[in-house]
Amino acid sequence: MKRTTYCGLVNESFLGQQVCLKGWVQKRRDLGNLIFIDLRDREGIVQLVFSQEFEPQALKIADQLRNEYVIEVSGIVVRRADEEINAKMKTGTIEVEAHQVNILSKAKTPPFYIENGIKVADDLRLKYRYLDLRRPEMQQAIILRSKILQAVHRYLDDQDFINIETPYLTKSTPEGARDYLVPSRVYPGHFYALPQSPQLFKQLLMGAGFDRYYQIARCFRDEDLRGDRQPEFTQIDLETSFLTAQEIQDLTEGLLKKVMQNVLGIEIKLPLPRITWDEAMNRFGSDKPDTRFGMELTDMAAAVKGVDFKVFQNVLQKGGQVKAIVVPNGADHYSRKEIEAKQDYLKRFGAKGLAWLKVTADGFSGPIAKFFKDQVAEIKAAAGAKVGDLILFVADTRKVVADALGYLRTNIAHELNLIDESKFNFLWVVDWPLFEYSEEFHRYIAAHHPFTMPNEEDIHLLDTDPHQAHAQSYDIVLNGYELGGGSIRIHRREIQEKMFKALGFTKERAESQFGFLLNAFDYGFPPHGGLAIGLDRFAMLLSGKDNIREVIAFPKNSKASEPLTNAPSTVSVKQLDELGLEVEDD
RNA sequence: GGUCCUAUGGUGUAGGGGUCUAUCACGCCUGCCUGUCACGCAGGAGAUCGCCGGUUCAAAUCCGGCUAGGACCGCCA
Repeated sequence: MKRTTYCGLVNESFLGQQVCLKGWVQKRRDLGNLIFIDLRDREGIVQLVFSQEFEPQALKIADQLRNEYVIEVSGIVVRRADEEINAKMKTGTIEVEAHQVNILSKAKTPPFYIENGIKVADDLRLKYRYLDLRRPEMQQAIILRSKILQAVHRYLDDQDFINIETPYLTKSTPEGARDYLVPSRVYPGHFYALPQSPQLFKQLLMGAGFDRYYQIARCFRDEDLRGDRQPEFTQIDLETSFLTAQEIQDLTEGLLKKVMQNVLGIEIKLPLPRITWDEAMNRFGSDKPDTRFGMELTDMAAAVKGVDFKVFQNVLQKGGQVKAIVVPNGADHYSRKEIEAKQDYLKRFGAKGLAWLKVTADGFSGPIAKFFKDQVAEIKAAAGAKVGDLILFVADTRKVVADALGYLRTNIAHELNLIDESKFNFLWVVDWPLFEYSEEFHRYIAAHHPFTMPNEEDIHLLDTDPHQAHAQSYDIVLNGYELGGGSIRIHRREIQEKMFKALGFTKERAESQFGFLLNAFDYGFPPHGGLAIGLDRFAMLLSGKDNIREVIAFPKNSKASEPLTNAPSTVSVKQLDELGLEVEDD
């Protein structure tokens, strides 16, 4: 029997026709000499009817069917009587009178029900991922991801980008994340590294004259996992020659617009909003602000100047900041105990305390309200607070204030449901610092990566005040997630060498690690730049999920293992021998 | 590397020293049922309470360790 159509696509245009369907038994409702089967495939569910009246033989087989059996069935599409219509089903006005049915595959009872919204431990879902992926919401998420890719391929092809693959077995580089290493059999003791990104290759492709490159590239980083981080993930990676940062951003906006149109049918307004990194940190306490709600950070230094509250005064004297966020109508939502719990949480960002005031009709309430009696109007005005609001203050260094209040801002917005989930707020964050200080290494490290071009007017700072320099880099942010980022790259040897020097590389080390890039710069290298978008995060956000596992067919669990195949696993001594490796016992 | 949380039939859970011979729902099995779609009705099976040790007359319950998982900090150019 050849399949006529998908279950979910049977509609009134098939009325009276014979169809052949193949799929999985979603549900059997056995009424004796009348049996209903919901049959499921990737497009949806349709109801089959088996009856003594029209085919006793088929009814007998239907009696044996159980959930998740794979069957093929042929029958006639008929309209349901009015009172039998199921308005909840896409195919609810019709059903298929089954005349012939074959069991293609029997099934054990699955460990969880194949339906949306199941409440099951993630590990069990991953162990039986092939069952989990049968669930309609998973199918939709994976299909949505595919649609994004389709739109990306079409758009970039239209824009004359060339799709080029770069190696997965490549060279370990010192900066950045921990590498996944692959031992070489041919050169014992030598290792390939899986790419953290195709960065250097795509730059070399610009040197090769391809002008516009893109790739759907798998990237590997051996760091701990988070809801939005997997050890292997996919980037929509692109690079162009001769374009300005603005032009690259324009191209990217066109790409995002196309994806939003094709995948969700949503029109986004271009150009996208754009703020500097400084502004993002000052207003939102984050380099990837969620702009779907307010509660911005306000500087309270001036307003609390005369307040006899030592904590604030000490911080201000030391050159620190006193900033606040206002929780609208927050006074009733948070008890003293709850606020103190948040204060405890903030310790992990280095915050020593969380000062708070509830705005009442006659001033402030709360344990420190007494210090602020004389500045009620001033503080209310500065914070933009009204009666019933809760004002939360953090006084500390700039970084601690931003981290702590930035966290509180999003945490509270989620708790109080202040976020319009239907919004897709794209935002460029531009003009990043070129370097950030690493406590671990006691030196400056690249904020983006070591190949990022400084602002022209900051190039001289590389020799004198590197931490003052800003970069020609840009991140695209969506709803508080770093969706992607890119930069104009360095394409001249002397600037790249200055950069390596500022990063604390010796000339020899720069030469041995990145000599091939520096050499390439000597042979006529075009100015270039590009960007990479995290496909997994993009798909996660467009499908309304809160973990990228939900849009990856076979992800790792939060301990970086994969319960389905049990990777990683030990290997035989023979395999290790061939690689010249030995595993130490603990 | 660190902090916190969780572990009870197939699944999700209740139970926080004796009443547990372990609750409920879904699922599963058998029978009945011709208009169900959360089908219904009647009956049934299914759990060494994650593992090891300790406290106690007595441990699913308290304590310690381990294992597995989850969230977060660090880490993620």
